Amino acid sequence: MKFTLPKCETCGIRDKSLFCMCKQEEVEHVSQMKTCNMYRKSQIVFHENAMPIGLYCIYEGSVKISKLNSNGREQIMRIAGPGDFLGYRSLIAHRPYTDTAVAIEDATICLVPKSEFFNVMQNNKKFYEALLQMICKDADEMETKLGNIAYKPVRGRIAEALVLLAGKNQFEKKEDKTYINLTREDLASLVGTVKETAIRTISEFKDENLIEIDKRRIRILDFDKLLYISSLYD
Amino acid sequence: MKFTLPKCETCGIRDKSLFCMCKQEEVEHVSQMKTCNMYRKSQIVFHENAMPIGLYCIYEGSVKISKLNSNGREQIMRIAGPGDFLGYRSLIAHRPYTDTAVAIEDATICLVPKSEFFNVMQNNKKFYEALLQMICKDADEMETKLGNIAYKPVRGRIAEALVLLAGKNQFEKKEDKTYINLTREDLASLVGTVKETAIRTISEFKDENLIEIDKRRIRILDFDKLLYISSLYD
DNA sequence: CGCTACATTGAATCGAGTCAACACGCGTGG
DNA sequence: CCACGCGTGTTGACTCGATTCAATGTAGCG
Repeated sequence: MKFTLPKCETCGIRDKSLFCMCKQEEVEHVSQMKTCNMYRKSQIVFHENAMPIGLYCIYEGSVKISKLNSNGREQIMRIAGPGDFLGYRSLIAHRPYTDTAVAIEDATICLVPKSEFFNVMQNNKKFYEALLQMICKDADEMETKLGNIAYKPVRGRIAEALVLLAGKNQFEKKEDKTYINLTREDLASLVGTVKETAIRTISEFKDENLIEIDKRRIRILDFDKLLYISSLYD
Repeated sequence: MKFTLPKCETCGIRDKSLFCMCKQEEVEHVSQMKTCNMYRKSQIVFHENAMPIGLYCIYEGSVKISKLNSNGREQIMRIAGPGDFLGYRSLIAHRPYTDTAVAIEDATICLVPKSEFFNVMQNNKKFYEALLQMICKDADEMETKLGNIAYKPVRGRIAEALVLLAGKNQFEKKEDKTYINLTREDLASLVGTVKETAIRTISEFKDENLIEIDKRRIRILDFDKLLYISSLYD
């Protein structure tokens, strides 16, 4: 696997990440200290119960963060893309990961050593605050998701997931069109249902011309209508 | 409503709250600045979308934190009791509350002004860190709850809720016995189901001698069995 | 005493999960 | 170049847990 090691200084998605709070010299230092890895599709980035050794920052590709329950069922918490941090909560709390992170597309992910991360955190007040805010936002999002899963029927949850996924632009693009590139199984786990039900709902949406499907990948045609379906149960 | 204004210096549940990280002089200052209010059952402490004006800290009684969706359905996020903080995430993020807090028993709740809270936060590193950890823990708990609601059947979710509620000791005690004092409706909202289903499940548990019921209040008889039922689907 | 809020029970209905069969595309190895 | 297998996607039929609707019971309070 040959590729140019991405440098934080010139990283195009840095201003989308928390490191946009950092001064030039900090960024350079982080860049020196960090390592970088490529992950193939379905390769594990980190595993539930493992101790964090640093902060993962996605450069390219997408990752699913999920929990496995004893019935072998997977609950996907979120899909992370370029610029997103992984596992920072566990890192900050000095605790083992509560989730597993797996690449769902080939991905390039940088790893900032724990000590370097804490350095920045201690020395850069703005960064610290932004981090705090991010965690608050995380928790809020999770709360919303919690309310959804409890009361929205599958149709509404899938509509919402599609809108959110398309909005975040986490997947590779093709001729300027955003395609959602998740297996039906992963989409199902993300909204808390099973593959078959997810497939049926997607077929419905296709029949209603809300989405189109190109080689399994989903593209949204009618954003507003999906948003409406999603909000029916808010 | 006459009562002695509780002082932080002598507050019995302070060491259960985050203020246990504070030095004596800090505590005294907070105590001077704070106000205190009594809330009757079903009275609103703060409302979704309102801007936080300070940090609420429960002295006595219990409070439900919930979201209302447009169908009029309520999703209870958590039940808070003595020593618990309310709405700190919104306060920290300088954003409107995302939930509504309502007293479910008569409650005494102190309010630390925003500026004073931020003072402590800025000046006491330990407090800041503990706060960060608390928010991380919150988010983790929410993640767990998310996984649960998606995959555990109602029976398991109710069993779990009962165990957690009893464990937290948030309700008034009676002859040293912990009774859970929630309406069936609230219990239902807490686990994401409807009143009738919650009632049926509770009846089952009663028939199986796992709990007893005294004037609508629930007391756990067989902790382990409930824990087992809850874990069946983890 | 009667009102109101909360609790309970039964019957009907429906959304979603399960099970099973089959289709499709892709890569590997003969 | 084709055959095979494997992972993924699709569809139908059946089942069941949970919600809904409706009726009735019970406790507490003014």
